[in-house]
Amino acid sequence: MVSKQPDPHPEIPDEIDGLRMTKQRKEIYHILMEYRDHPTASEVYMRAKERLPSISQATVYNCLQALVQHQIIRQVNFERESSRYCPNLREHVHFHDSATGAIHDVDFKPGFQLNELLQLPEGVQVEDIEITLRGKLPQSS
Amino acid sequence: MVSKQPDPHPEIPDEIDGLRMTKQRKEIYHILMEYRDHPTASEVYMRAKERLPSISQATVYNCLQALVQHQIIRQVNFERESSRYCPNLREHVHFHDSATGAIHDVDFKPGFQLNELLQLPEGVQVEDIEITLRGKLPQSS
DNA sequence: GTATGGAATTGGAATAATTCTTGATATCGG
DNA sequence: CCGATATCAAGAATTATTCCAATTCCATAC
Ligand SMILES: [Mn+2]
Ligand SMILES: [Mn+2]
Ligand SMILES: [Zn+2]
Ligand SMILES: [Zn+2]
Repeated sequence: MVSKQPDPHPEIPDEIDGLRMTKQRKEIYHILMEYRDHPTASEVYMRAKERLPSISQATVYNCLQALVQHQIIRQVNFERESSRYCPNLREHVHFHDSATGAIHDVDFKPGFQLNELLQLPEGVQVEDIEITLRGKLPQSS
Repeated sequence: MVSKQPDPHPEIPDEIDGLRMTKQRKEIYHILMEYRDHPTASEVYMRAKERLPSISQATVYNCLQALVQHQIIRQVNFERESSRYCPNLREHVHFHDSATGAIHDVDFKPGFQLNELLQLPEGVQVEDIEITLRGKLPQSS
């Protein structure tokens, strides 16, 4: 007779946007929210194993994909590297610090318009924008 | 006693930016310049085999990489798809037509400034920008 | 023209991220 | 509790790309 363990992440609802938030999905979502450092799937896997030692890589990929498809997190790609995952749902840009490898979120200024920047042909419907920057931060950021 | 074949691509110099332009590199560069449709490595391979039947996939990858490293062409990545290759060296943006899958180059407006658009911290040095759009063109483009 | 050393090419094996398959578990509604 | 359905786990499979070793090419020197 084993009593049910308390939910380790009570702040995460049991369902988001129609997606049942299982123990594994909650843990993975929590991991992304904790540091927001854009980890790869295998970094998520290593962190998840600490609380859920029996979790598998396949489950990490499954969960990340489910969260992405339900627009609870975003998948971020840079060049040909492993995908990274980001829980920031605001429209934003990714800045890769070429010195440290860290990835930082950068917001748009309010009221930005893409056609102020680009010579877009008349009538195009832009459904998605992805902007990535690479560069250096001023020292000791 | 075989007389040397005429160069099929005399418009391409025998050396660009310190890179010796071999038969294979010329052919691949020519393929990219011909339609500028951002082919993948295996699309380039299929086209290259018509003129150079003995070329290998490894050579196509080698040549593309050499051309990219010498900044003669650019490598373009979209999500997790195969890399595509682009001979347009102007600073530009890639628009993916979600109806046809075609990729179009879009130029910046003259005098654009990224910090008019983004809340970048003071003193960052942006070394590289990559912008990808996905959307629909007005019908019959 | 021929020799030679380095660069380039080739074909196949290796790699690595991700996806697929299949069977076991867990959860939900009744 | 029972059956239906969703999820998870483990390992195999896939696919784009890179690596490796052997051959071929080519520019220059003789
Ligand atoms: Mn928590
Ligand atoms: Mn030509
Ligand atoms: Zn982000
Ligand atoms: Zn382009």
